[in-house]
Amino acid sequence: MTAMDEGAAPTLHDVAREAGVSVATASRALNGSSRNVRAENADRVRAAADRLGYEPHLSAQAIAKGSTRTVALVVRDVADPYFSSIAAGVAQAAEEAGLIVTMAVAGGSPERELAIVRTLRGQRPRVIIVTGSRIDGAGTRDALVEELAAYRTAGGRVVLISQRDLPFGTVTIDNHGGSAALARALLGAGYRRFAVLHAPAALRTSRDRHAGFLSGLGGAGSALAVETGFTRAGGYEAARRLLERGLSDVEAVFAVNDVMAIGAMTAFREAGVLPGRDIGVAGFDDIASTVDVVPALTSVAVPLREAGASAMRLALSGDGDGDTDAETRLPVSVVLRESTPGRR
Amino acid sequence: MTAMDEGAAPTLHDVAREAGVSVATASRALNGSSRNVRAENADRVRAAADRLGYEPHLSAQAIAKGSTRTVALVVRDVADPYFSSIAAGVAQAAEEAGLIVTMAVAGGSPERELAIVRTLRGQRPRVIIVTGSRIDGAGTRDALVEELAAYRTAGGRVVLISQRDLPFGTVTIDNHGGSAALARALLGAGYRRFAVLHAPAALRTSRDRHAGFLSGLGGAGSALAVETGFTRAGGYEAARRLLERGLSDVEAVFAVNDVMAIGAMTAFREAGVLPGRDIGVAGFDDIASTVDVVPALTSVAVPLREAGASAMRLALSGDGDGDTDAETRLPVSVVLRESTPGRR
DNA sequence: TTGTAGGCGTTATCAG
DNA sequence: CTGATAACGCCTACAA
Repeated sequence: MTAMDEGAAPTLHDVAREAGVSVATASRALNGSSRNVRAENADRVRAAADRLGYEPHLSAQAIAKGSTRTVALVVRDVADPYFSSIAAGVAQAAEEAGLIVTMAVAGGSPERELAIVRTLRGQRPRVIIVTGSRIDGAGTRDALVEELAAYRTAGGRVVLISQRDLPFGTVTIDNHGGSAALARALLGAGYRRFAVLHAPAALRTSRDRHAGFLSGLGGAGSALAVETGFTRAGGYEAARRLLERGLSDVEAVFAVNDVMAIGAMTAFREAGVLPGRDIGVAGFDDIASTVDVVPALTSVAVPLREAGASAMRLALSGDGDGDTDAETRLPVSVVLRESTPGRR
Repeated sequence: MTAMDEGAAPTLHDVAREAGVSVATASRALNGSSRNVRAENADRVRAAADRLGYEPHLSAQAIAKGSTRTVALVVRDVADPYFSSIAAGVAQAAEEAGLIVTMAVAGGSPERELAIVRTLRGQRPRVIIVTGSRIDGAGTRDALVEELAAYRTAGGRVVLISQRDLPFGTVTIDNHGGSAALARALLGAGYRRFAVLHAPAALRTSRDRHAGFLSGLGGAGSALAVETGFTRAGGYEAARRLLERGLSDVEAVFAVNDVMAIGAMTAFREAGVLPGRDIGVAGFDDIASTVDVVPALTSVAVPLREAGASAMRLALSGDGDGDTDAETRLPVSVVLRESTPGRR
């Protein structure tokens, strides 16, 4: 009758006793630099551990070693393909580095995001990755920076994914440049009069993409701005408003992200306005469904998975003082598809 | 010059010293049953904690209290909308219960899944939720059961999401019934000759859905089986094979999940075979994109988010001995859309 | 109400 | 190579 039957997980003590060695030896045999323990004893210990179904208590290890093997990830919404792709990249890179990822969902509220980062600090993760656009004007910015800075001076690594506006390592997506390139490509395809479906300007990502598009247009085209939510529902709703208003003066719609664009396409279609034929539609992010939607959606490709992996790399590559505010810029590229066949 | 500047996170000792009280008092003021500490001291401590940017070391707490506030989630692929929806549900429910969720990606390999569960045990989470279909014939089944059982006797809670074939609490999806209902609905719409795009039979979910569909058909229809992968790429590829073979004798295609169905639709469309008009297409899961794809995809709705939330509820509702092999059955419902307009 | 001391499961140091 | 033993950061009787 071992300790297991008592309803408690077996500890290193149990294993040591079972193997007839000291805890120290057991510890060394299972985790420590395995070379310094007699082969026979090592086998004994491993066998005992096996028999008991022993798994080292990670929290205990963390506290003894003074460090964890955890990376904390903060996303706005896991169900959104944008974030889940990034999460997949983080998970894979973490796995390769032998790290465990803990995930928290902020749900678009800066306050919750702040609270999350705060409690995350309690985990003493090696790395904290925060993905999702900063929101201007939220009173939480300074508090967030402070929290993250404290974490970093305590030896943690911080990496942000989106745009570079906090003094930490960042994986940036060229929102401005990508949108500008898209605008030029659409001009090249013959479009001149646009509507831009964007989220409130406080959302940096939306603002940058919007601004980039306008700058890409230069003086060569016009752009009607329609503000809405940063989600599929937002895109749908904005398109409906556009329809009510009348589309006579718009040839193409640029939604600042793909899910919005896809929502808009559905709204247009329902109203009998065929995307691609009656109106051009373009998005941003190049999520997987762009090619399964009809017509296939023109977009700006962002290597989302890679963004997650890059963030991990950036975090792990620090030179030790945790003060690397390095930046990894992700390449973006315009992908023209049937949703913007070009005019004439 | 406090300890923070040394590059280490402040500890309760630091806070206590700063506040001029003992660690015990500081502990009580910050975490313990706050009532038994003089208000003035409590304020002092909180102020000190604040000043120092103190966050309790969760690992230390875990080891001292003998339990964590963590729930571990195992998924096959976060980027897959099926899993990310479930993950979103889990995250939300966990958040409401004040729990932290750690996520591991198994990538469809039973070996990796087993390894993950093993190391997850080391975290001593309160709950382990494993989602994703069981794979028959993998030699890992017994080992997985053993691992999970050991975890449970040590006080952990186990919940599976998918089908009930391991002796643990389970949130089940009525794959068989849902597919049968779908088959009947399609028969009702006038379809008789089907092709079923399914994954290898070792994958329980696929097999159940396939079998359910056949049973729903009864003798009233025929079904050509096409085996492929359980992913969008699999659906695409299977559809291409179907096209090469000739579609003259199939009126509708049932893919055992939506991403496969969507891949198939794209393949058909590329070949000039219009889904909905030239061939019916149906899927299973009712992921978000079913309504954004053209034609909208007929599917079997599964409350995915709810599945995640239910799993948390089931885990937390145990009566204490962790031996509740309860089952929560999720309702499924057929949703007919334009991809199966009906014949004639 | 407060402080002292012991313990949680591991690792690391330091003698044997 | 091995075994005591002291940390690690926190909680919690127990005593004051």
